[in-house]
Amino acid sequence: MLKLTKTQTFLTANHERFRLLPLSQLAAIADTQETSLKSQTHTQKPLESHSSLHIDPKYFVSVLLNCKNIFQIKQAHAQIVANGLLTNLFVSNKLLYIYVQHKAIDEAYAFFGGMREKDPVSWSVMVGGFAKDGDFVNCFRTFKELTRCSVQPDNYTLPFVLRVCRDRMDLLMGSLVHGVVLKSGLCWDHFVCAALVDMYAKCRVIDDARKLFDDMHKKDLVTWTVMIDGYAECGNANESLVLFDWMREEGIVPDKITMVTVVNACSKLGAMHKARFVHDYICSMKFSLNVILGTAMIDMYAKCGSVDFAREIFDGMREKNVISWSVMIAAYGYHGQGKKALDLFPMMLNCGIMPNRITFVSLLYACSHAGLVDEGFELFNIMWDKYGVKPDVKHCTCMVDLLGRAGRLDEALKLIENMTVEKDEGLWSAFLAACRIHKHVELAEWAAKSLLELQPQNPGHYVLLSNIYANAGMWEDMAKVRNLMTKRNLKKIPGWTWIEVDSKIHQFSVGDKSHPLSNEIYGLLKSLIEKLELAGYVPDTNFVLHDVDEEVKVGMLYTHSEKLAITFGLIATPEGTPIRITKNLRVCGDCHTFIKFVSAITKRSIIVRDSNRFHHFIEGACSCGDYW
DNA sequence: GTAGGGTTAG
Repeated sequence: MLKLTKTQTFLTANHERFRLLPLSQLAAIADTQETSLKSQTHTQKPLESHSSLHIDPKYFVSVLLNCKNIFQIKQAHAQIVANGLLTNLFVSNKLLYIYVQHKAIDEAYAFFGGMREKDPVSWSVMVGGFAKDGDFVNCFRTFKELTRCSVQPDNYTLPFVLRVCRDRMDLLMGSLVHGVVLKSGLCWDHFVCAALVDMYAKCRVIDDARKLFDDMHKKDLVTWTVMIDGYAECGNANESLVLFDWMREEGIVPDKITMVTVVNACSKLGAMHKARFVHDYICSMKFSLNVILGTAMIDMYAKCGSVDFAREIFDGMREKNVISWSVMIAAYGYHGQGKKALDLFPMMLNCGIMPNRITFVSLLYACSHAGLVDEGFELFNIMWDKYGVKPDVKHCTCMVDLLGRAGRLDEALKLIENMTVEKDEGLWSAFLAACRIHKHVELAEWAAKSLLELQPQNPGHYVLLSNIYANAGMWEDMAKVRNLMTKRNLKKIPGWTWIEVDSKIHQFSVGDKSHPLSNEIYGLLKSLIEKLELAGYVPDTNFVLHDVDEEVKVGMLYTHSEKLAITFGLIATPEGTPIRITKNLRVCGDCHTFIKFVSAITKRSIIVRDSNRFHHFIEGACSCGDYW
């Protein structure tokens, strides 16, 4: 609270001494347009005398709204005190809000603490201030204090608190706040409801989010948007697009933000027809491409398999920032076009854009997938000295991957041993994958041990280690790993593959017979495999990890989801067009070999996307190399 | 005094 002293200075709540400026000067600083009130200050006696002159509170509010920095806010604050307007809740709430808007949270909190009277607005401005500042501790504390003071949380306060729960993925706290929402009777408020849906969706409790969403009588655009985004985040991008269609059928017109989430869903799905449709829709709605929507679209086309379309969008963007450049670099990277990724780097610097840590991850990743060892090393060596980006565990992972793929396991090992940053599961996985490629069982065991310590519940790690033992013919060790998995009640994550034909997504899992064309698919697959075997394809049963007989195993191997999807692609898509499939997990070695043979025999080019990397198969060769 | 959006790493 400000206090007037004899020397006409003010002691602020933060114990700073602040000299009072004449009100006329304050008006000039704040550049207020409220001239009627400004003229009042000129015509009347100077206000420095702090007479009991009546000033309209609206005048101070307009001054506050025009403040451009903390200095001006404090001047206005001092004048408010001097003119005895602190008791006016409208004025003091506005002052609090202006402090928060200028991110002066400490000043805001100090002022808030001194407020003699607080109404729900004061509380929500403060709670919102902490929420926007990312200060969850004070946000929750203030919220608790509010409930203790018997103040009813309102439709402003609750979304702020829910936002913090969402950002922290704090489902427990989110559920507690949901309880408060139910008590408050605000569960049908748009803002509260959208925040609840968003919180549950981002906490990955998508069914609860959907239930709330379905129960809403009238859903506004924001609620549709958070639900669409929620599905994409939870790995069900198909449902995002279903919702988008439904939303438009309901007559809701999307805006740019909604389109960003829809574009994002297309990226996750890797569905080119959908991508084209969404792009056409964006054009038809005459949405100009801002940097966020443009960047999302680069990513969408790249992840739908067309790095060239991505580049077209990129080239057409008027404004590009470091994210746009990084996305384009990453796109070339996972399409195996390392040189093009590297070419973008000097262009980016020429445009005055400074690279960040993700730019370097993308560059190093591009190097490792194109075998550009020297170029990768050079970037890794200069990133800190020249660009001030300190190599972290992700950059080291790229380097381990780069060296590992190139067969330089000893150097990768040295890098791991000399690392000062904490090692994570990604790093060990990269090293383990390299050990598998180069059949180094001993080092693989060492990496796997660290990996299993870090993530004992991830079945993927057990599968990888088991495959390494299998490849080395170490059946007893393989059995041990499999037993360990059983003991720990871990099951292999189900793999599924999807293919888009005529704007429809067809999804397959191993041995899947649910597709209407199942008979045709299995018939063609059988004859295809016979042909492939004549051409030299030998199924590798090491890639099936099931406790079943060898014969059954071969059967399962023949019906891998990738094989079913590709066979369906051969039936359902015209000759001469590429077959694009997407898999949720990595394509296993056996399928990789299978696809090579299919592309050789059928002369169809096949583009496979798995975990965001692309394998382009043309006439029996894979552009991303034979190992992955 | 309120809500929703873009990148990377096996």
